[in-house]
Amino acid sequence: MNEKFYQLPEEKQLRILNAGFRVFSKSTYRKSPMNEIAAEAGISKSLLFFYFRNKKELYLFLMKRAEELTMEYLSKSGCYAESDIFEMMYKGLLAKTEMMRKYPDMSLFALKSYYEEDEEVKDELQKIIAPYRKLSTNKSLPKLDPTLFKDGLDLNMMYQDMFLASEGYMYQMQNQGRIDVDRVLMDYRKLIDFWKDLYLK
Amino acid sequence: MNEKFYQLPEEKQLRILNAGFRVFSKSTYRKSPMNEIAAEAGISKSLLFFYFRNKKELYLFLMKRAEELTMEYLSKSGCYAESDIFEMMYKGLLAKTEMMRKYPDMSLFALKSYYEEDEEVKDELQKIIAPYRKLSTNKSLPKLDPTLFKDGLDLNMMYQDMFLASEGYMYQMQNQGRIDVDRVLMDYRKLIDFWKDLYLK
DNA sequence: AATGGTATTAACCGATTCGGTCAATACCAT
DNA sequence: ATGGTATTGACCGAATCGGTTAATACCATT
Repeated sequence: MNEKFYQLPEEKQLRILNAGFRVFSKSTYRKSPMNEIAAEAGISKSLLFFYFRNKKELYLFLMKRAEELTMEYLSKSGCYAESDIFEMMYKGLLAKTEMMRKYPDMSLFALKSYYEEDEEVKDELQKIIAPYRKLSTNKSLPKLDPTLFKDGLDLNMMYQDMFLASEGYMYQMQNQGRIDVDRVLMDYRKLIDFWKDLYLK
Repeated sequence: MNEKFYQLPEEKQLRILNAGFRVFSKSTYRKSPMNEIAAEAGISKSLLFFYFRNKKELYLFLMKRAEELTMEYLSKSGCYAESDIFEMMYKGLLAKTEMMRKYPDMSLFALKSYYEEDEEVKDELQKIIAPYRKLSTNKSLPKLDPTLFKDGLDLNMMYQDMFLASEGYMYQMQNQGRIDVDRVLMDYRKLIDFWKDLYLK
C-alpha cells in the first residue's frame, strides 16, 4: 500500500474506502472489479492502482481497516465499561449506527469477507480475522446481579430476546437502502426503556 | 421457459432452482454467470439454455417461483388463520425454516432481487414484485384483545420486540453457513413461551 | 513565462469470461 | 438397427478483467 494514500485529504480517503466496501460487499472478491471501485470513488482506475499495488492488496487493506474501525468505535462507545446491561446494549448499537453513518457498507463487507473462500485471499484473510473471531462472544450472557431483576425471570431468555431484537435492528438498517438513522436510533431507545420497565424490579 | 422443464424429475428441477437461487443471491444479476449456475446444478450450460431461453428468462422465472413458494408455504402454515398472536409468529417462522430447509438460498435471493437495479430486468422485476409489496405488512401491529395481556403493557412495543427478535433469528440463520435448523426452531419455541409467560395475564 | 515535480488519467494489452448457438453424441425404448 | 430424446463439447464474437505505461493536467516556485 502506497504511503501517499494517507496524505490524501480525508474526504477522498473516505470515498475510496467506502467505494471498496460497497463494491466488495455486493459480490464475491473475484467478481468485484477494480474499475467499478474507482468509478464509485470518483477517480480513475489508474489512480486506484497507484495507491494499491493490486486488487488483493486493496481487499486485505479494507479488511484490516474494517477490523480496526470496528474495535475503535466499540471501545470508544464505552459499551465494554458499562455495567448496566441495558445501557451496554444501547451503547453497542449506538456505536454501530455511528459506524453505518460514516461507512454505510462496512459491516456488510466485513460479514461477507468472513465467508469469502477465494483462494487468492482466503489464507491471508483468515490470519486477519483470527484474532477477532474469539471476540464475538456477544451471544453469551454476561454476569448479572439477579436481585436487580424481577423475581422468577429467566435471565438467559431475557438476554437472548434483547440480543436477537438488536440483531433484527441491524438487519433492518442494512437492508433499507437509505434510512433515517436517527429515527431508528430513537426507536431502539424506546425499546430499551420498554425492556427496563419490563425486566427490572 | 421450455415446458420440458416441468417434466424433469422433481429432484433435478430442485437442483436447478436452488443453483439459480444460490448464484444469483451471491452477486448482482449481471455478475451471476449461467455456466456457474449450470455447474452448481450439475448440468451443462447448454442444457440450462435448453430449458431457459436466456439469462433474463431464468432470472424472472426464479423470482416468480420464489414468490409463489413463499405465499404457498406461509398460507399452508396456517399463520394467517391463527388468532393467537404468539402462535401466529411461531407458525410464520416455522414456515420460513421449512422453506430454508428445502430452498436454502431462496429468501436471500428474493431479498437481493428486491433491490436489483439492472436495466435488463428492473422493469419486469418490479411488475412481479409489485403485487406482493403491499403484503409485507408484518411490521404493523395486528388487532389484539388488550384484556388478555398484563395491565399497562404497551402492546405496540411488545409486538415490535417480538417482530425484531424474529427478524434477528432469520438473520442468524441466513448467515450461518450450515446450521441445525431444528435446534434453532426449538430455541425459538422457547422464546415464544418466554414471551407468553411475560406478556399474558 | 519557463521549470520541475506531483497528481491524475486515457489508451492500451493479453488473458479470461460472458451469453448464446449448434452440431454432435449419449442414452434408451422399441 | 432404428429413431427419437436428453445432453453435451466445442465454438463464437463481444465484453470485461487486472494491470501497465506513457502522456497530460495541475500547481507552486522561480
